[in-house]
Amino acid sequence: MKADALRGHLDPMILAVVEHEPLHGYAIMEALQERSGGAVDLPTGTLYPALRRLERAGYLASEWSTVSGRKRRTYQLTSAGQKMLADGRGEWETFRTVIEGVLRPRTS
Amino acid sequence: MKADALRGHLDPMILAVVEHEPLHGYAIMEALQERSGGAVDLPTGTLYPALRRLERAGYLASEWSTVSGRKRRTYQLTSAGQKMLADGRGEWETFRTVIEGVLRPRTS
DNA sequence: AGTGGATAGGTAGAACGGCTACATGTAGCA
DNA sequence: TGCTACATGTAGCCGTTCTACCTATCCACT
Repeated sequence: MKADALRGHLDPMILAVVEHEPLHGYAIMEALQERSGGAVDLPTGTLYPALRRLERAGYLASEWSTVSGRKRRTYQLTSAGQKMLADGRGEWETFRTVIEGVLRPRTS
Repeated sequence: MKADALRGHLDPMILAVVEHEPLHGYAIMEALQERSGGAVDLPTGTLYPALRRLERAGYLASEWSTVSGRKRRTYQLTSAGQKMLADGRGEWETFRTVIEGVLRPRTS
């Protein structure tokens, strides 16, 4: 599945995977793959800019570390990010209801 | 709700409202509003180009008519459009499952 | 020792599609 | 006469994701 289809929903998805544990970019990519059963396979050119955007917006905070020679930038949810995530979940419910109301086949 | 969030889902929604009866652009706009409980309020600058795009792609066919002095371009679903709509409904189910799998809060 | 794949982070520039803002015109009502 | 609803459309902007590319380390296999 193209992340293009996720447009507007990618942000809360990213926030959701770092909700309980801080993760670095690559791990976020893998977590998304795993949670989606392989359907979400973000190119790095999508994920990394998105993470920076979310950090600039104040929803994520990052920290550099080096693990066995590899640089890692680990992201964690800020309190603003938690709020954003909660909002995102609510908006998803609305969105889903709206789409299904329109898409549902009418026998009449 | 911004149509921006609908990105990638707008096409099947438009096809869905003309599934059983051909409608002209303005009526499609109103039908979307009604079916979505007012949430979907497409600006004309979104709808009309989308209709032309769908026609170019072969999913809709249009016909001019004049009703009480007003020009109307009435769109109806082609057989390719019917298939596209069916596909779109299937993709929506996949999409929904994927998003919810990622967004769902984890207690662990 | 060398190669290739997985891990890890990143950028530049293009494409896409929905956006705002504008343009045009008719019908009906106050 | 002017306002609102009806009706169709275009131009150009903007944000997000895209493809394609770059760097670098670690590990397994040859």
